[in-house]
Amino acid sequence: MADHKKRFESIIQKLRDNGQKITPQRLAIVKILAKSEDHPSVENIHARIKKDFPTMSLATVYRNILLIKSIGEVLELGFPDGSNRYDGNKPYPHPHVICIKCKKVVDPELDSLDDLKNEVAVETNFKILNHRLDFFGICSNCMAEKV
Amino acid sequence: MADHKKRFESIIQKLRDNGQKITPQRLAIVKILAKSEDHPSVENIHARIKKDFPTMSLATVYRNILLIKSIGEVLELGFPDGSNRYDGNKPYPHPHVICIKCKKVVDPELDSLDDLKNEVAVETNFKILNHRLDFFGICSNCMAEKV
DNA sequence: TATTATCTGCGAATCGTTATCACTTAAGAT
DNA sequence: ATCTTAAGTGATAACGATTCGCAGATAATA
Repeated sequence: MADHKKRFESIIQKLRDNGQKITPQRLAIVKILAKSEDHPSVENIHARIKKDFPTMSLATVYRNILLIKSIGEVLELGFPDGSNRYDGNKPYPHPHVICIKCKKVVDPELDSLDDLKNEVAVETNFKILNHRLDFFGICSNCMAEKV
Repeated sequence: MADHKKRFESIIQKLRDNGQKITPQRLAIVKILAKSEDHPSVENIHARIKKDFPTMSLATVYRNILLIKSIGEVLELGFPDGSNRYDGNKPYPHPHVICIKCKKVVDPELDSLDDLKNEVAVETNFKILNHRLDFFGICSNCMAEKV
């Protein structure tokens, strides 16, 4: 998809505008964030890069994700068990459906979420700034192969 | 509220039925879980009990919450930054509204969530088992006292 | 090419949580 | 009432994901 290339360049440009240096390590990390649809983990990103960049440090991956998060260009899906995943394509809050067996993460289309948000704001008198909605279940693949 | 007493006795009974011993430490922890409306943290529970039970160990609080979680009588609200909170009154999934300033956690009433769940199940072909919905924002109190 | 602020890699530090282990105790049996 | 013993407790060590600190490297600008 050409969208991924645009996304990649858009993130890099934003980093440049912010006065950050564009290092090979940073390029590699942004490339994976922009191009992957599978919500990779830090470990996963590190492993992928290490194949053709053996000196890549895990700390560098963490540092760069922190940076990219701070400019709002990646969405962190933090789970309490530490299995955090990252979405560099849609860095804004959106619902996720997670398979508890194969850990696949899918983005469903849900229109009615905005209504819900307004409903909550009215009822609680909060100024709602952000949200997080996850559904946990079993995907059709894992359902099929139940032994 | 008398509901809290019922809730307390219901949890204790379930523990008895499961063959667990009813220790003073366990009683104290269940009492707080059943009676508090404010979604306390482990540290908070430990601190409250330590006042009149100075030898209470933090490990005991963790162990008991793990146990009570395993019998489905407390809902864990895990946050990736480690600030986990517990709800012993409504141990089933339900939405939360969290103030990012004072960390208050409120339970809103939302009817339309079930529709959303069905919508997702149809669209993604997942068997949905569980969910988590958090809204983050600023409560009316914190809004008022913005300096 | 020189300068310098930023970045990287490595390993140590951190922090919430869990595991270990010797000692205690709740609860059923005698 | 006392005995027995599996389960529970407290103190502390271990753990694992993430962050920090520092010395050396390197992009970016002049």
